[in-house]
Amino acid sequence: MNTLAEENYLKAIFKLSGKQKASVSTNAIAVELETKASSVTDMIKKLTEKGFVNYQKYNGTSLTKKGHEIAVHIVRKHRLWEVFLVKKLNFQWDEVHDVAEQLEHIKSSKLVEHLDTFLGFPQYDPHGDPIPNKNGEFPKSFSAPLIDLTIGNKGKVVGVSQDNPSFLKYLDKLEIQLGSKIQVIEKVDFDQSIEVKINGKATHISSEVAKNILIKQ
Amino acid sequence: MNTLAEENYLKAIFKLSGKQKASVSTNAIAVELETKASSVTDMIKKLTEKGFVNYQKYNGTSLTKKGHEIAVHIVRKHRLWEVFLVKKLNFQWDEVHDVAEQLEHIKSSKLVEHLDTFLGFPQYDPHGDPIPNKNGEFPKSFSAPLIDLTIGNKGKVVGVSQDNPSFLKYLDKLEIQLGSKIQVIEKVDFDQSIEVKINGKATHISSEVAKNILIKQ
DNA sequence: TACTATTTTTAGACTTATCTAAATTTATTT
DNA sequence: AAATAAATTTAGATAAGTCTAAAAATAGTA
Ligand SMILES: [Mn+2]
Ligand SMILES: [Mn+2]
Ligand SMILES: [Mn+2]
Ligand SMILES: [Mn+2]
Repeated sequence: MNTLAEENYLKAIFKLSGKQKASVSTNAIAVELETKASSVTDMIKKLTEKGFVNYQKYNGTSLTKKGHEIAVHIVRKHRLWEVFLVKKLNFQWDEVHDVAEQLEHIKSSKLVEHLDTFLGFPQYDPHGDPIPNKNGEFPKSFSAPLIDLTIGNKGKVVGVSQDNPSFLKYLDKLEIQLGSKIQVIEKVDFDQSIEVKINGKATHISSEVAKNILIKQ
Repeated sequence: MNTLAEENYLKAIFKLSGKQKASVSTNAIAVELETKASSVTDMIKKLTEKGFVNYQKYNGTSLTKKGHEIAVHIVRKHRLWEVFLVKKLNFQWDEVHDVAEQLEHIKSSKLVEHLDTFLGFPQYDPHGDPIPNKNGEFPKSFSAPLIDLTIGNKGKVVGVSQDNPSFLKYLDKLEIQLGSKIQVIEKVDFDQSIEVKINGKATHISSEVAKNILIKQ
Protein backbone atom coordinates (compact mmCIF):
# COMPACT_ATOMS: atom_id res chain seq x y z
CA MET A 1 0.00 0.00 0.00
CA ASN A 2 1.08 3.55 -0.66
CA THR A 3 1.36 6.17 2.02
CA LEU A 4 -0.60 9.41 2.09
CA ALA A 5 2.57 11.38 1.27
CA GLU A 6 3.35 9.19 -1.74
CA GLU A 7 -0.18 9.60 -3.06
CA ASN A 8 0.00 13.37 -2.73
CA TYR A 9 3.28 13.51 -4.64
CA LEU A 10 1.91 11.36 -7.47
CA LYS A 11 -1.19 13.54 -7.68
CA ALA A 12 0.94 16.70 -7.78
CA ILE A 13 3.14 15.33 -10.57
CA PHE A 14 0.03 14.27 -12.48
CA LYS A 15 -1.48 17.73 -12.16
CA LEU A 16 1.71 19.55 -13.15
CA SER A 17 2.62 17.36 -16.12
CA GLY A 18 -0.70 17.92 -17.89
CA LYS A 19 -2.02 16.01 -20.92
CA GLN A 20 1.33 15.83 -22.68
CA LYS A 21 2.70 14.00 -19.64
CA ALA A 22 5.63 16.41 -19.60
CA SER A 23 8.51 16.11 -17.19
CA VAL A 24 8.11 18.16 -14.03
CA SER A 25 10.79 20.11 -12.15
CA THR A 26 11.68 19.50 -8.54
CA ASN A 27 10.88 23.09 -7.66
CA ALA A 28 7.46 22.98 -9.30
CA ILE A 29 6.51 20.01 -7.14
CA ALA A 30 7.83 21.76 -4.03
CA VAL A 31 5.68 24.82 -4.77
CA GLU A 32 2.60 22.72 -5.51
CA LEU A 33 2.92 20.78 -2.24
CA GLU A 34 4.16 23.74 -0.19
CA THR A 35 7.28 21.90 0.82
CA LYS A 36 11.03 22.21 0.21
CA ALA A 37 12.95 21.06 -2.87
CA SER A 38 15.17 18.84 -0.73
CA SER A 39 12.14 16.99 0.59
CA VAL A 40 10.93 16.51 -2.97
CA THR A 41 14.26 15.02 -4.06
CA ASP A 42 14.08 12.52 -1.19
CA MET A 43 10.55 11.45 -2.01
CA ILE A 44 11.22 11.19 -5.75
CA LYS A 45 14.00 8.73 -5.01
CA LYS A 46 11.53 6.62 -3.08
CA LEU A 47 8.93 6.81 -5.86
CA THR A 48 11.61 5.81 -8.36
CA GLU A 49 12.44 2.74 -6.24
CA LYS A 50 8.78 1.82 -6.29
CA GLY A 51 8.56 2.20 -10.06
CA PHE A 52 6.03 5.05 -9.97
CA VAL A 53 8.17 7.73 -11.64
CA ASN A 54 11.00 8.12 -14.14
CA TYR A 55 13.74 10.26 -12.72
CA GLN A 56 17.18 11.37 -13.85
CA LYS A 57 19.18 13.63 -11.58
CA TYR A 58 18.78 17.30 -12.48
CA ASN A 59 16.36 16.38 -15.27
CA GLY A 60 12.88 16.38 -13.82
CA THR A 61 10.37 13.65 -13.11
CA SER A 62 7.53 12.02 -15.03
CA LEU A 63 5.00 9.35 -14.11
CA THR A 64 5.36 5.74 -15.21
CA LYS A 65 2.27 3.88 -16.35
CA LYS A 66 1.86 2.50 -12.83
CA GLY A 67 2.30 5.95 -11.23
CA HIS A 68 -0.16 7.45 -13.68
CA GLU A 69 -2.76 4.83 -12.82
CA ILE A 70 -2.46 5.54 -9.11
CA ALA A 71 -2.69 9.28 -9.63
CA VAL A 72 -5.79 9.00 -11.83
CA HIS A 73 -7.42 6.75 -9.28
CA ILE A 74 -6.90 9.33 -6.55
CA VAL A 75 -8.27 12.08 -8.77
CA ARG A 76 -11.31 9.86 -9.38
CA LYS A 77 -11.90 9.49 -5.66
CA HIS A 78 -11.36 13.19 -4.97
CA ARG A 79 -13.93 14.24 -7.55
CA LEU A 80 -16.51 11.60 -6.65
CA TRP A 81 -16.36 12.70 -3.02
CA GLU A 82 -16.80 16.32 -4.11
CA VAL A 83 -19.95 15.33 -5.99
CA PHE A 84 -21.19 13.48 -2.91
CA LEU A 85 -20.60 16.47 -0.65
CA VAL A 86 -22.44 18.89 -2.94
CA LYS A 87 -25.25 16.67 -4.21
CA LYS A 88 -26.01 14.66 -1.08
CA LEU A 89 -24.73 16.65 1.87
CA ASN A 90 -25.58 20.16 0.61
CA PHE A 91 -22.09 21.58 0.72
CA GLN A 92 -21.32 24.68 -1.37
CA TRP A 93 -18.85 24.25 -4.24
CA ASP A 94 -16.21 26.28 -2.44
CA GLU A 95 -16.37 24.11 0.71
CA VAL A 96 -15.61 20.68 -0.68
CA HIS A 97 -11.99 20.69 -1.77
CA ASP A 98 -10.27 20.40 1.62
CA VAL A 99 -12.55 17.61 2.82
CA ALA A 100 -12.05 15.76 -0.47
CA GLU A 101 -8.28 16.07 0.04
CA GLN A 102 -8.76 13.84 3.08
CA LEU A 103 -11.41 11.49 1.67
CA GLU A 104 -9.41 10.75 -1.49
CA HIS A 105 -6.96 8.70 0.61
CA ILE A 106 -9.51 6.24 2.01
CA LYS A 107 -8.58 2.80 0.75
CA SER A 108 -11.48 0.57 -0.30
CA SER A 109 -12.23 -0.19 -3.92
CA LYS A 110 -15.70 -1.35 -2.93
CA LEU A 111 -16.36 2.03 -1.36
CA VAL A 112 -15.37 3.95 -4.50
CA GLU A 113 -17.39 1.81 -6.85
CA HIS A 114 -20.50 1.81 -4.64
CA LEU A 115 -20.19 5.56 -4.19
CA ASP A 116 -19.99 5.99 -7.96
CA THR A 117 -23.14 3.89 -8.37
CA PHE A 118 -24.93 5.75 -5.57
CA LEU A 119 -24.16 9.07 -7.30
CA GLY A 120 -25.36 7.78 -10.69
CA PHE A 121 -21.93 7.66 -12.38
CA PRO A 122 -21.37 11.42 -12.61
CA GLN A 123 -19.03 12.60 -15.39
CA TYR A 124 -18.08 15.94 -13.90
CA ASP A 125 -17.41 17.23 -10.39
CA PRO A 126 -18.92 20.42 -8.91
CA HIS A 127 -16.18 22.51 -10.55
CA GLY A 128 -16.74 20.99 -14.00
CA ASP A 129 -13.65 18.78 -13.77
CA PRO A 130 -13.99 15.45 -15.58
CA ILE A 131 -14.23 12.28 -13.47
CA PRO A 132 -12.30 9.27 -14.80
CA ASN A 133 -14.22 5.99 -14.80
CA LYS A 134 -13.00 2.89 -12.99
CA ASN A 135 -10.69 2.08 -15.91
CA GLY A 136 -9.10 5.51 -15.62
CA GLU A 137 -10.69 6.91 -18.79
CA PHE A 138 -11.76 10.56 -18.78
CA PRO A 139 -14.91 11.76 -20.53
CA LYS A 140 -13.93 13.82 -23.58
CA SER A 141 -14.69 17.45 -23.14
CA PHE A 142 -14.07 20.41 -25.40
CA SER A 143 -13.73 23.48 -23.29
CA ALA A 144 -11.57 26.58 -23.54
CA PRO A 145 -10.73 29.37 -21.10
CA LEU A 146 -13.08 32.35 -21.31
CA ILE A 147 -10.08 34.58 -22.04
CA ASP A 148 -9.74 32.89 -25.48
CA LEU A 149 -13.28 33.74 -26.58
CA THR A 150 -13.43 36.54 -29.19
CA ILE A 151 -15.70 39.58 -29.08
CA GLY A 152 -19.34 38.89 -29.79
CA ASN A 153 -19.09 35.16 -29.20
CA LYS A 154 -21.22 33.30 -26.67
CA GLY A 155 -20.55 30.24 -24.56
CA LYS A 156 -21.73 28.23 -21.57
CA VAL A 157 -19.67 27.89 -18.40
CA VAL A 158 -18.74 24.21 -18.05
CA GLY A 159 -15.96 24.38 -15.52
CA VAL A 160 -13.30 26.24 -13.59
CA SER A 161 -9.59 25.49 -13.50
CA GLN A 162 -9.08 26.38 -9.85
CA ASP A 163 -10.99 25.33 -6.80
CA ASN A 164 -9.71 27.59 -4.08
CA PRO A 165 -12.54 29.04 -2.00
CA SER A 166 -11.82 32.73 -2.57
CA PHE A 167 -12.00 32.34 -6.35
CA LEU A 168 -15.19 30.28 -6.16
CA LYS A 169 -16.86 32.66 -3.74
CA TYR A 170 -16.05 35.55 -6.08
CA LEU A 171 -17.74 33.69 -8.93
CA ASP A 172 -20.79 33.21 -6.72
CA LYS A 173 -20.81 36.96 -6.16
CA LEU A 174 -20.63 37.57 -9.92
CA GLU A 175 -23.49 35.05 -10.28
CA ILE A 176 -21.37 32.83 -12.44
CA GLN A 177 -22.24 29.15 -12.06
CA LEU A 178 -21.81 26.02 -14.16
CA GLY A 179 -24.35 26.46 -16.95
CA SER A 180 -24.30 30.27 -16.96
CA LYS A 181 -24.40 31.81 -20.46
CA ILE A 182 -21.60 34.26 -21.16
CA GLN A 183 -21.09 36.62 -24.11
CA VAL A 184 -17.93 38.68 -24.62
CA ILE A 185 -18.82 42.32 -25.23
CA GLU A 186 -15.42 43.97 -25.19
CA LYS A 187 -11.76 43.18 -24.58
CA VAL A 188 -9.50 45.75 -22.93
CA ASP A 189 -6.05 45.59 -24.54
CA PHE A 190 -4.31 47.36 -21.67
CA ASP A 191 -4.84 44.69 -18.98
CA GLN A 192 -6.52 41.86 -20.92
CA SER A 193 -9.65 42.33 -18.84
CA ILE A 194 -13.02 41.74 -20.52
CA GLU A 195 -16.56 43.09 -20.50
CA VAL A 196 -19.12 40.28 -20.55
CA LYS A 197 -22.85 39.65 -20.35
CA ILE A 198 -23.74 36.93 -17.87
CA ASN A 199 -27.29 35.67 -18.20
CA GLY A 200 -28.05 39.05 -19.80
CA LYS A 201 -26.32 41.19 -17.16
CA ALA A 202 -23.19 43.23 -18.02
CA THR A 203 -20.07 42.69 -15.84
CA HIS A 204 -16.37 43.47 -15.93
CA ILE A 205 -13.91 40.62 -15.34
CA SER A 206 -10.12 40.60 -14.87
CA SER A 207 -7.93 38.46 -17.10
CA GLU A 208 -6.89 36.36 -14.11
CA VAL A 209 -10.51 35.37 -13.56
CA ALA A 210 -11.22 34.92 -17.28
CA LYS A 211 -8.28 32.51 -17.55
CA ASN A 212 -9.82 30.20 -14.95
CA ILE A 213 -13.36 29.99 -16.32
CA LEU A 214 -13.90 27.19 -18.83
CA ILE A 215 -16.37 27.73 -21.68
CA LYS A 216 -18.05 25.45 -24.19
CA GLN A 217 -19.48 27.15 -27.28
CA MET B 1 -5.12 18.74 15.84
CA ASN B 2 -4.62 15.20 17.01
CA THR B 3 -2.82 12.56 15.02
CA LEU B 4 -4.38 9.34 13.82
CA ALA B 5 -2.33 7.37 16.34
CA GLU B 6 -3.46 9.57 19.23
CA GLU B 7 -7.10 9.16 18.21
CA ASN B 8 -6.75 5.39 18.05
CA TYR B 9 -5.23 5.27 21.52
CA LEU B 10 -8.02 7.40 22.99
CA LYS B 11 -10.63 5.23 21.34
CA ALA B 12 -8.98 2.07 22.68
CA ILE B 13 -8.85 3.44 26.23
CA PHE B 14 -12.49 4.48 25.93
CA LYS B 15 -13.51 1.03 24.78
CA LEU B 16 -11.52 -0.78 27.46
CA SER B 17 -12.54 1.42 30.39
CA GLY B 18 -16.27 0.84 29.89
CA LYS B 19 -19.12 2.73 31.54
CA GLN B 20 -17.45 2.89 34.95
CA LYS B 21 -14.55 4.75 33.29
CA ALA B 22 -12.17 2.33 34.98
CA SER B 23 -8.42 2.67 34.75
CA VAL B 24 -6.87 0.61 31.97
CA SER B 25 -3.60 -1.32 32.05
CA THR B 26 -0.75 -0.70 29.64
CA ASN B 27 -0.86 -4.30 28.47
CA ALA B 28 -4.59 -4.20 27.77
CA ILE B 29 -4.08 -1.23 25.47
CA ALA B 30 -1.18 -2.97 23.76
CA VAL B 31 -3.33 -6.05 23.09
CA GLU B 32 -6.27 -3.95 21.84
CA LEU B 33 -4.08 -2.01 19.41
CA GLU B 34 -1.86 -4.96 18.48
CA THR B 35 1.26 -3.10 19.52
CA LYS B 36 3.92 -3.40 22.23
CA ALA B 37 3.64 -2.26 25.85
CA SER B 38 6.68 -0.02 25.44
CA SER B 39 5.01 1.80 22.57
CA VAL B 40 1.93 2.28 24.72
CA THR B 41 3.98 3.79 27.55
CA ASP B 42 5.52 6.29 25.12
CA MET B 43 2.18 7.34 23.71
CA ILE B 44 0.52 7.59 27.11
CA LYS B 45 3.19 10.07 28.16
CA LYS B 46 2.34 12.16 25.14
CA LEU B 47 -1.39 11.96 25.84
CA THR B 48 -0.70 12.97 29.44
CA GLU B 49 1.22 16.02 28.22
CA LYS B 50 -1.76 16.96 26.10
CA GLY B 51 -4.17 16.57 29.01
CA PHE B 52 -6.17 13.73 27.46
CA VAL B 53 -5.41 11.06 30.06
CA ASN B 54 -4.60 10.68 33.74
CA TYR B 55 -1.55 8.55 34.23
CA GLN B 56 0.55 7.44 37.17
CA LYS B 57 3.52 5.19 36.51
CA TYR B 58 2.67 1.50 37.02
CA ASN B 59 -0.93 2.41 37.82
CA GLY B 60 -2.88 2.42 34.60
CA THR B 61 -4.52 5.14 32.54
CA SER B 62 -7.93 6.75 32.42
CA LEU B 63 -9.44 9.42 30.18
CA THR B 64 -9.79 13.02 31.28
CA LYS B 65 -12.96 14.87 30.37
CA LYS B 66 -11.21 16.25 27.30
CA GLY B 67 -9.91 12.82 26.27
CA HIS B 68 -13.34 11.31 26.81
CA GLU B 69 -14.93 13.93 24.56
CA ILE B 70 -12.50 13.24 21.74
CA ALA B 71 -12.99 9.48 22.02
CA VAL B 72 -16.79 9.76 21.97
CA HIS B 73 -16.60 12.02 18.95
CA ILE B 74 -14.58 9.43 17.06
CA VAL B 75 -17.01 6.69 18.04
CA ARG B 76 -19.81 8.91 16.74
CA LYS B 77 -18.10 9.29 13.38
CA HIS B 78 -17.28 5.59 13.16
CA ARG B 79 -20.87 4.55 13.72
CA LEU B 80 -22.41 7.20 11.48
CA TRP B 81 -20.16 6.09 8.62
CA GLU B 82 -21.17 2.47 9.26
CA VAL B 83 -24.80 3.48 8.90
CA PHE B 84 -24.00 5.34 5.69
CA LEU B 85 -22.21 2.33 4.21
CA VAL B 86 -25.05 -0.07 4.98
CA LYS B 87 -28.06 2.16 4.34
CA LYS B 88 -26.84 4.18 1.38
CA LEU B 89 -24.06 2.17 -0.26
CA ASN B 90 -25.52 -1.32 0.24
CA PHE B 91 -22.63 -2.78 2.22
CA GLN B 92 -23.24 -5.86 4.35
CA TRP B 93 -22.94 -5.43 8.13
CA ASP B 94 -19.76 -7.50 8.23
CA GLU B 95 -18.02 -5.34 5.60
CA VAL B 96 -18.20 -1.90 7.16
CA HIS B 97 -15.93 -1.92 10.18
CA ASP B 98 -12.53 -1.64 8.46
CA VAL B 99 -13.64 1.15 6.15
CA ALA B 100 -15.18 3.01 9.09
CA GLU B 101 -11.84 2.69 10.90
CA GLN B 102 -10.42 4.92 8.18
CA LEU B 103 -13.38 7.27 7.75
CA GLU B 104 -13.63 8.01 11.48
CA HIS B 105 -10.41 10.05 11.24
CA ILE B 106 -11.66 12.52 8.60
CA LYS B 107 -11.62 15.96 10.16
CA SER B 108 -14.58 18.19 9.33
CA SER B 109 -17.32 18.95 11.81
CA LYS B 110 -19.54 20.14 8.97
CA LEU B 111 -19.14 16.76 7.30
CA VAL B 112 -20.20 14.82 10.42
CA GLU B 113 -23.22 16.99 11.12
CA HIS B 114 -24.43 16.99 7.52
CA LEU B 115 -23.92 13.24 7.32
CA ASP B 116 -25.99 12.82 10.49
CA THR B 117 -28.77 14.93 8.97
CA PHE B 118 -28.57 13.07 5.65
CA LEU B 119 -28.98 9.76 7.49
CA GLY B 120 -31.93 11.05 9.52
CA PHE B 121 -30.16 11.17 12.91
CA PRO B 122 -29.85 7.41 13.43
CA GLN B 123 -29.61 6.23 17.05
CA TYR B 124 -27.97 2.86 16.39
CA ASP B 125 -25.38 1.58 13.95
CA PRO B 126 -25.73 -1.61 11.87
CA HIS B 127 -24.49 -3.70 14.80
CA GLY B 128 -26.96 -2.17 17.24
CA ASP B 129 -24.33 0.02 18.89
CA PRO B 130 -25.66 3.36 20.16
CA ILE B 131 -24.58 6.51 18.31
CA PRO B 132 -23.81 9.52 20.53
CA ASN B 133 -25.34 12.80 19.40
CA LYS B 134 -23.30 15.90 18.69
CA ASN B 135 -23.14 16.69 22.41
CA GLY B 136 -21.69 13.28 23.09
CA GLU B 137 -24.86 11.88 24.70
CA PHE B 138 -25.71 8.24 24.06
CA PRO B 139 -29.30 7.06 23.62
CA LYS B 140 -30.32 5.02 26.64
CA SER B 141 -30.73 1.39 25.84
CA PHE B 142 -31.57 -1.57 28.03
CA SER B 143 -30.13 -4.65 26.51
CA ALA B 144 -28.58 -7.79 27.95
CA PRO B 145 -26.51 -10.59 26.47
CA LEU B 146 -28.56 -13.54 25.23
CA ILE B 147 -26.61 -15.82 27.58
CA ASP B 148 -28.33 -14.12 30.56
CA LEU B 149 -31.85 -14.93 29.34
CA THR B 150 -33.57 -17.72 31.33
CA ILE B 151 -35.37 -20.71 29.89
CA GLY B 152 -38.72 -19.97 28.30
CA ASN B 153 -38.12 -16.25 28.00
CA LYS B 154 -38.29 -14.35 24.71
CA GLY B 155 -36.47 -11.29 23.43
CA LYS B 156 -35.61 -9.31 20.34
CA VAL B 157 -32.08 -9.00 19.01
CA VAL B 158 -31.06 -5.34 19.30
CA GLY B 159 -27.32 -5.55 18.93
CA VAL B 160 -24.04 -7.44 18.92
CA SER B 161 -21.02 -6.74 21.06
CA GLN B 162 -18.45 -7.66 18.42
CA ASP B 163 -18.14 -6.59 14.83
CA ASN B 164 -15.53 -8.89 13.41
CA PRO B 165 -16.59 -10.29 10.03
CA SER B 166 -16.41 -14.00 10.93
CA PHE B 167 -18.81 -13.58 13.85
CA LEU B 168 -21.23 -11.48 11.80
CA LYS B 169 -21.16 -13.87 8.85
CA TYR B 170 -21.94 -16.75 11.21
CA LEU B 171 -24.97 -14.84 12.51
CA ASP B 172 -26.10 -14.34 8.91
CA LYS B 173 -25.84 -18.10 8.43
CA LEU B 174 -27.95 -18.68 11.57
CA GLU B 175 -30.43 -16.14 10.17
CA ILE B 176 -29.97 -13.93 13.19
CA GLN B 177 -30.39 -10.23 12.39
CA LEU B 178 -31.24 -7.11 14.34
CA GLY B 179 -34.96 -7.51 15.07
CA SER B 180 -34.97 -11.31 15.09
CA LYS B 181 -37.14 -12.84 17.86
CA ILE B 182 -35.35 -15.33 20.05
CA GLN B 183 -36.72 -17.68 22.72
CA VAL B 184 -34.51 -19.80 24.97
CA ILE B 185 -35.65 -23.43 24.92
CA GLU B 186 -32.92 -25.13 26.89
CA LYS B 187 -29.60 -24.41 28.58
CA VAL B 188 -26.84 -27.01 28.57
CA ASP B 189 -25.03 -26.94 31.90
CA PHE B 190 -21.98 -28.75 30.62
CA ASP B 191 -20.73 -26.06 28.15
CA GLN B 192 -23.17 -23.19 28.75
CA SER B 193 -24.49 -23.59 25.20
CA ILE B 194 -28.19 -22.95 24.57
CA GLU B 195 -31.04 -24.24 22.45
CA VAL B 196 -33.10 -21.39 20.99
CA LYS B 197 -35.96 -20.70 18.63
CA ILE B 198 -35.16 -17.97 16.09
CA ASN B 199 -38.20 -16.67 14.27
CA GLY B 200 -39.80 -20.00 15.07
CA LYS B 201 -36.90 -22.20 13.98
CA ALA B 202 -34.89 -24.28 16.53
CA THR B 203 -31.12 -23.81 16.61
CA HIS B 204 -28.19 -24.63 18.88
CA ILE B 205 -25.83 -21.83 19.88
CA SER B 206 -22.49 -21.85 21.74
CA SER B 207 -22.00 -19.73 24.85
CA GLU B 208 -19.35 -17.67 23.08
CA VAL B 209 -21.92 -16.61 20.50
CA ALA B 210 -24.70 -16.14 23.08
CA LYS B 211 -22.46 -13.78 25.05
CA ASN B 212 -22.14 -11.46 22.07
CA ILE B 213 -25.79 -11.20 21.06
CA LEU B 214 -27.67 -8.38 22.78
CA ILE B 215 -31.35 -8.88 23.62
CA LYS B 216 -34.16 -6.60 24.66
CA GLN B 217 -37.16 -8.26 26.29
C1' DT C 1 34.33 32.13 -22.16
C1' DA C 2 34.04 33.36 -17.42
C1' DC C 3 31.19 35.02 -13.88
C1' DT C 4 26.79 34.95 -11.57
C1' DA C 5 22.31 33.34 -10.45
C1' DT C 6 19.21 29.63 -10.08
C1' DT C 7 18.05 24.96 -9.47
C1' DT C 8 18.88 20.66 -7.58
C1' DT C 9 21.08 17.45 -4.68
C1' DT C 10 23.54 15.98 -0.48
C1' DA C 11 24.64 15.89 4.44
C1' DG C 12 23.13 16.02 8.79
C1' DA C 13 19.46 16.94 12.13
C1' DC C 14 14.68 16.54 14.00
C1' DT C 15 9.89 14.54 15.01
C1' DT C 16 6.55 10.82 15.29
C1' DA C 17 5.65 6.35 16.05
C1' DT C 18 7.30 2.14 16.38
C1' DC C 19 10.44 -1.85 17.95
C1' DT C 20 13.85 -5.01 20.93
C1' DA C 21 16.37 -5.76 24.94
C1' DA C 22 17.39 -4.60 29.48
C1' DA C 23 16.16 -2.60 33.93
C1' DT C 24 12.77 -1.76 37.32
C1' DT C 25 8.55 -2.30 39.84
C1' DT C 26 4.63 -4.88 41.34
C1' DA C 27 2.26 -9.31 42.05
C1' DT C 28 2.25 -14.14 43.15
C1' DT C 29 4.21 -18.32 45.11
C1' DT C 30 6.69 -21.15 47.89
C1' DA D 1 10.01 -13.16 53.92
C1' DA D 2 12.46 -14.62 49.97
C1' DA D 3 12.21 -16.17 45.43
C1' DT D 4 10.00 -16.14 41.15
C1' DA D 5 6.93 -14.45 37.69
C1' DA D 6 4.52 -10.87 35.35
C1' DA D 7 3.80 -6.20 34.12
C1' DT D 8 5.70 -1.86 33.13
C1' DT D 9 9.10 1.44 32.08
C1' DT D 10 13.59 2.96 30.18
C1' DA D 11 17.35 3.01 26.85
C1' DG D 12 18.69 2.86 22.48
C1' DA D 13 17.65 1.85 17.53
C1' DT D 14 14.94 2.30 13.22
C1' DA D 15 11.91 4.12 9.33
C1' DA D 16 9.17 7.84 7.25
C1' DG D 17 8.97 12.35 6.21
C1' DT D 18 10.43 16.71 6.85
C1' DC D 19 13.79 20.69 7.53
C1' DT D 20 18.24 23.90 7.12
C1' DA D 21 22.66 24.71 5.39
C1' DA D 22 26.12 23.63 2.25
C1' DA D 23 27.81 21.60 -2.05
C1' DA D 24 27.26 20.59 -6.86
C1' DA D 25 25.23 21.13 -11.33
C1' DT D 26 22.89 23.78 -14.73
C1' DA D 27 21.31 28.07 -16.87
C1' DG D 28 21.78 32.82 -17.95
C1' DT D 29 24.59 36.88 -18.81
C1' DA D 30 28.34 39.98 -19.48
MN1 LIG E 1 -10.87 19.67 -5.43
MN1 LIG F 1 -12.98 19.69 -8.15
MN1 LIG G 1 -17.18 -0.88 13.82
MN1 LIG H 1 -20.49 -0.90 14.74
